[in-house]
Amino acid sequence: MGKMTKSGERPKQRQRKGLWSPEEDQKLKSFIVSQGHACWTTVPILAGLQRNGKSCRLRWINYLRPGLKRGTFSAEEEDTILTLHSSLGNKWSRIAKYLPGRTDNEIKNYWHSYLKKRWLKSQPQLKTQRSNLTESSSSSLLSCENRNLERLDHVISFQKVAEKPYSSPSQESNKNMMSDSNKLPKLFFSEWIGSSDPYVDYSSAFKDSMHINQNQDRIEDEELMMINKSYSSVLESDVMFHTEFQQPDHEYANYYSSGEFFINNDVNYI
DNA sequence: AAAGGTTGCAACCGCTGGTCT
DNA sequence: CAGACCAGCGGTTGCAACCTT
Repeated sequence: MGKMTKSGERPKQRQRKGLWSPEEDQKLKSFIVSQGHACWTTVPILAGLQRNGKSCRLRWINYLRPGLKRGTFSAEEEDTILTLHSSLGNKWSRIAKYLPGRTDNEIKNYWHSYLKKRWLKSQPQLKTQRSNLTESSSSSLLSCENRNLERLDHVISFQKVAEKPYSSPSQESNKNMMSDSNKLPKLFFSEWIGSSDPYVDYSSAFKDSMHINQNQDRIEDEELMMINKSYSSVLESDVMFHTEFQQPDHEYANYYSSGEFFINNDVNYI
């Protein structure tokens, strides 16, 4: 039989790679809008594209999908990413769930190209490691070192995650958190409010969330607790990047907890 | 003006986990 | 239960645009 490779491509047909042309975009978009995408491997065949299913899926999710925000990240989005990254590490798809209209790829790129540098500046202990690394090198090696720093950065962010009690949190901390609920950002509903799927039916998503499997439920709760914990530390630490976004911490907290955070991320789902 | 370096972003690659047969 | 297939994820690469010397 015409065996497919693991990545779902059919080896016989020569497949295009690289940047997408406007014609390809149009083909893919109109196909998915009219037919949907039950199976990504068949999409390029049925849509008349010489791409593999994976490529089509990525193009749709990261670029063609309706409801996507383009352009620069707001200060609020930046802080959200920083907060979530400190809790979740490089879980870009999870972080993306809390930023409606942004894709995991976009967030990941933004982190690597911009936010990470700001984050590094705010970490004194990292600074010393950075200078130790760079002192002994010529400028031609800087970009190579930056790659190393990226790795160091990843290790540290994963260490941070590992250091957090990811296993079942104590009832004590749970109680404390609940008693202090006025400080909490409204992240608890964001999983379904902020779903990146433009076709998601929120009412049914909410209903589904009631029947969510117990284990998954527990993990989500723990994740949210971690996020909330680290969110509090952001407010306390005062080292985060409020130089451009000069708002007092309590206003900032109100902004998060009022729900405006999500409203302001005006997403136009169809 | 040109060459070399840097940055930002789109896309690819390979791995993992879930589902189906 | 095992293997095949598939979607999704995170890491990495390639390249065009921009910047610096």
